[in-house]
Amino acid sequence: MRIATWNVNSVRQRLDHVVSWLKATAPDIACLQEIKCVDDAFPREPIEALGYNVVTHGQKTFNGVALLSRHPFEESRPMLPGDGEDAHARFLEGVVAHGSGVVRIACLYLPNGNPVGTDKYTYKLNWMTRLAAYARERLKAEEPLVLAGDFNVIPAARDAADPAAWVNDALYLPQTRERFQTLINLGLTDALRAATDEGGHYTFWDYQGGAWPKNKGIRIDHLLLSPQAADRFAGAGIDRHVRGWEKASDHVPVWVDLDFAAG
DNA sequence: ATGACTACTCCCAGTAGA
Repeated sequence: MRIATWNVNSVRQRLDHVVSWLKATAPDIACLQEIKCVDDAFPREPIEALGYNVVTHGQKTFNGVALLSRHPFEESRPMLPGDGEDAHARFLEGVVAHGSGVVRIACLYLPNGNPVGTDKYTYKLNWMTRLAAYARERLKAEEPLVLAGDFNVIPAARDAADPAAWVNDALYLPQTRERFQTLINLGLTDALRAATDEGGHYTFWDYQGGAWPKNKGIRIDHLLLSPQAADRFAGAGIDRHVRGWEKASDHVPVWVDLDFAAG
């Protein structure tokens, strides 16, 4: 079973790319972020026509997340618990059956947090604390769980082409990385890091300053696996070439393969 | 000389992203 995540930076602007990518890579489950539209405006039909079930949690103009699955959703629920005042559409979880059980997927769009020193950074840190509480609770079920999305976190220096450029940025400050490490310490596995220890694997290249042709990228899109998902790990990768498509998103898809038939 | 950003919105200059 392939599970993928992709910040599409407007699903309506990127629909052709989404359809091409789904046809080419055929993920079983895809998590989309920054759909930038309300639920009624999501282009469901062309995606359903490829055999996907679709659930969305959108909002006007900004944010918005969606889950696509070849298998029906047994359940789905929007909103990260822990703050009734948080109106941003940044979280959507779904449960999907596979051959021998279920897998729970949380599609998330973690706040950027810039500029540092404003309430935006406080919101990011609080959101990460809430995410850890959510994960801690879900891990008690001892089931396959995948937290997938745009975390807006550069986990380590090897995850940036120019780490010095990010030292004062909300994506890389020590407090940000510490909270990401808290998730790992709960027992979650960074799927890309289960595949390779190398640096130079990026998922985002800014539109500005020729970041893509210069390969000045960062790795900020992640899939975190519970132990029961990590036990089924069969590979992970980044669909890097998608960044070179005309009018591309600034992010590219990241995926993990889980073999639920093994063992 | 410089690899000059993109998408959204009460439609267009301001905001957000990272």
